[in-house]
Amino acid sequence: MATAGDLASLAGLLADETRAAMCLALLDGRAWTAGELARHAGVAPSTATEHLHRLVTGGLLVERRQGRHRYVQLADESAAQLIEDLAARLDPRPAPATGLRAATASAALRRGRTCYDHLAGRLGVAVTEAMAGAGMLDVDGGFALTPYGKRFLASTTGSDLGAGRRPLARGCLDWTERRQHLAGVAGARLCETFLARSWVTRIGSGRAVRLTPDGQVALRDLLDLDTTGL
Amino acid sequence: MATAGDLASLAGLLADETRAAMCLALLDGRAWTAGELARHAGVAPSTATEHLHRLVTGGLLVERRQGRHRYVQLADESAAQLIEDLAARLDPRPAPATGLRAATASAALRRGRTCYDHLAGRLGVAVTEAMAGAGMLDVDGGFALTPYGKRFLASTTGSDLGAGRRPLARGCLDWTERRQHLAGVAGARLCETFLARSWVTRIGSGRAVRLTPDGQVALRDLLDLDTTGL
DNA sequence: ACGACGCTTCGGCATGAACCGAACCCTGTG
DNA sequence: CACAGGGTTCGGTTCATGCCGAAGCGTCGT
Repeated sequence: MATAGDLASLAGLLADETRAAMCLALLDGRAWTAGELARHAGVAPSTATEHLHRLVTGGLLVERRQGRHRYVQLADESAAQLIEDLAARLDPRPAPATGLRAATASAALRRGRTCYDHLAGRLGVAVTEAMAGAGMLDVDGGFALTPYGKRFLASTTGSDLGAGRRPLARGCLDWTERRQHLAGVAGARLCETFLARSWVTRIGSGRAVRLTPDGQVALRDLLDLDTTGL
Repeated sequence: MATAGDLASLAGLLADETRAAMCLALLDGRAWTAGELARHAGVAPSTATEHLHRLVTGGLLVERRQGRHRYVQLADESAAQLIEDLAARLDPRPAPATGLRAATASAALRRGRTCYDHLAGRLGVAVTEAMAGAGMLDVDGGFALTPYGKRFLASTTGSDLGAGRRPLARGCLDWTERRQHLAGVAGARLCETFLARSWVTRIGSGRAVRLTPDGQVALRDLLDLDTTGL
């Protein structure tokens, strides 16, 4: 059967530890070079090339050659969502975190990070719940932006959320908090705005983010959200 | 990294054509015997045993021994959702359907079927869109049941939709229609009710369903939905 | 009690895939 | 113009896994 074969080859893209590690790294939504991914996954550059070739031809990644570098990135949000969905099904393992350096890094990740193109971690969950509490999100009956929520986002991000193929709002279950946070177009725009206004900044080169003092004030003003305990 | 390995082994469960075919067959939400699955996938019984063992220990399937039969079933809704999500990413292939018998079977499947535990196909999409049109579902801002929708479902199914871990309503994109239809607790209860009241009946032993005359009347009364063109 | 049947276990075979090192190509730099 | 450095190609090795058939173990029907 053709369909079963297609499904198998799609799943096969993620069915290797090295490729899985690469995809998890790419979940930060940014472009990595082939060499960075090779070092991250702990394999030789030649091996990384083969894996990236498979992932690109499989449609999960897109590449952009620039000078002598080859940048790869997740192809679209649905690719990111696929990986998130799979990861969400894994055991809620309590973060091994051996050593102080790893422990502080993982604590920063739990506090706040980007998940493809939206906010996740405790920060993402807190923002989502504040929006739900304010009547901007309906999380009881599913996961949808209310009319009030749409107006709020339009005025906060300064742009209208067009109706495209990508869902306006969806819940994304992240694996550290086991709670849903806002994803979809709304989540992406919100994250974009937070970064543009320096309400959050990236920590180093990873996917962890930190809330700035400006951001604390903004969240208090906009959503009546107290972020001191975060 | 441990997490990458876990992700890889989870994906590895579906990264084989035979196991993929089995899982796709199990998407009808019912229990199949090991032999049925072996014949369906075209492999020897001994081979099927190995695959089922992997799928069960991997947590994707649950088994129930009964006499000399071994029944297997998808473990829970999230397992079904995972497979649906993967399948939804595949190319929208225009149904090969060689031969008359296969053609009528696939036409019946497109018309109406169960997708794990809720209604899909044109029937599922039509019901979902009728509910959205009647203000029971918010599909613009995401996918959520409105208060009116909750009342409607409670009175139609005759039972309250308790708040559990499983989402009340979510959109499920099926691969024949490329449109969302109602899944989650609400979708399951609705499908259950439709079957119990004989508004739909299963065709043969597959996952295809047919709308009965009673069902046509009921859908017209409840949702003002005209199903003659289905 | 016997045979039929469904499933499982156990070799054994064959294919595929993951990996590396070495050689090579191309781009940017001193 | 040479050289360094990122990325790719290629050959070769090793290991995993998908498959079957034969034999064995239950359960069910006669």
